[in-house]
Amino acid sequence: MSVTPSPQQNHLLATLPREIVERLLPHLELVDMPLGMVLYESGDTLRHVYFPTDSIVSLLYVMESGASAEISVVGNDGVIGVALFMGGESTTSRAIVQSAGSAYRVLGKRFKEEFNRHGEMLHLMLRYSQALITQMAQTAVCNRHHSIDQQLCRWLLLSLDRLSGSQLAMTQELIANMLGVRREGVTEAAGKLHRLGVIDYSRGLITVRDREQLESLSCECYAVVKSETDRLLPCNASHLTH
Amino acid sequence: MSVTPSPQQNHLLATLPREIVERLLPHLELVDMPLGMVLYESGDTLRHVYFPTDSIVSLLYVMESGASAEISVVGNDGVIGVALFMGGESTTSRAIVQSAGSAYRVLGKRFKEEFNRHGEMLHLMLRYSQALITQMAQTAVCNRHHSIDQQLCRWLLLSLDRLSGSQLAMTQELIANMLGVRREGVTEAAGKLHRLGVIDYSRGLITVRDREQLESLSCECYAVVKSETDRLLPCNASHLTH
DNA sequence: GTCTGTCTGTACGCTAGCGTACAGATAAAA
DNA sequence: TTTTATCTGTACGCTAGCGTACAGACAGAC
Repeated sequence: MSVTPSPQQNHLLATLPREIVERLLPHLELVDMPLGMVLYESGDTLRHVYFPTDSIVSLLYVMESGASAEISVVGNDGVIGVALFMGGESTTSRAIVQSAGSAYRVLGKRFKEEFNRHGEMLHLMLRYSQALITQMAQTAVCNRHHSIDQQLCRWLLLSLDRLSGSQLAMTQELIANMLGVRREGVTEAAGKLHRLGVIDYSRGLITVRDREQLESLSCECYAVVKSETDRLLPCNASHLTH
Repeated sequence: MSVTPSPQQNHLLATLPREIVERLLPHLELVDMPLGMVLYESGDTLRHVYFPTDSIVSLLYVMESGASAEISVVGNDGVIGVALFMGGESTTSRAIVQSAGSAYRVLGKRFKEEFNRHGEMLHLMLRYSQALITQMAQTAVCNRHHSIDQQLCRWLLLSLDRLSGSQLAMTQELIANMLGVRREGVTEAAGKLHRLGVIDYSRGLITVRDREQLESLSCECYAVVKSETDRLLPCNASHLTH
């Protein structure tokens, strides 16, 4: 619990050439990421780029009505703040901590210097961005065509891949916000998974008992995102699959 | 009809500094883009980057079941093939011509040389990519929360912005494929718009009569994408709004 | 003109998911 | 221990959109 996370726990940082990491290191600031923390709000100018070590962050769009929908998930496989190096400096979505933990952050300005200076840095970040794009695209598809049951499976798997162990500390209410569905819908779907022996849960703690079955119950979307991410960022593959 | 389109009709090409365009020019190849033409299939290694002048291309995900969903739309405001400079070389989606016309294309290899050599090129392409990301994100949101009626409005507006005039040559069947809904659903939604005097249509030709009302009937998604695109690529704004 | 294929309109039962309402269960606070 | 707040379960009517089926309308080919 009190062990200081290493920057290397983040797969992108772990992949960067030693030279770049070493110059970045003194500027990396370890930050605590409590559940619900908002890294940036829609329209905010981004100040930092975040590299989660053991936390998960959701990119969430919040509608005028207050309803929400998750656009994508970022954990130790990626970085929050691509808008900084993409040049937009802000996004239309909110970044909110979905699973507590830690992250390292760097001032955007500092980061962009490295980004512009080093081809390797640039290419790694761009490939990650493409993985992110794939995830967004698949979210759109999934929202259109798949049942809540399937989407829940996909979502659990995506979250699981970004944590160690097989436990998720999440209320059904929170999951519902992410999926953009009713809380009751999640209760029902989770109930089914429970009856099938796939998961256990109690008051905000979900334990995956049968990951294999979870994958088979999920729609193709999870596999698509997973295999494309592995292709684009092979450094992640080994960590994620076990 | 027989007037050769100019590369400058594409807003990205028009925005690039003279120096870069001039070096690119001899490698730009004008290609005809008939309706339904597939620029690349899911998983294909991209060979070219396409700059539409007066055509529209959809990025479409096709599911195992054969059902489909549009991820985003690209017209003279953008470029098809961001995966090339993002480094992935392929995508999980298909690029298909949704409205016939022309485009200029460049060999990916050639394009990447410019991309890597010139900061301005790089930054413009990255900002465009962010605009594309915004569109994808909003597609996900829209798919989750909005009615077919609203989505049709959004879709018509997005297409309209990428063409001159107020006519779209599209069958309801095609639109249904893009939105990922039944053809009958589109018929019904289009019927409502017709009764309201917003559009006319007959056998694959849609004429927008009251764009203002169309905007007011659309969900917020259109406005979000539009304003974010204008912010990221101000060069487009004047052309689109006029 | 006739034929044929494509496009559009309509109808009808079905289901997933919504909105709403409320009740039981569990953990934390008092 | 009791209270309180938070989570989870269940129920019920409602609607949007689906799957399916078929009929009319129009355009181009012959």
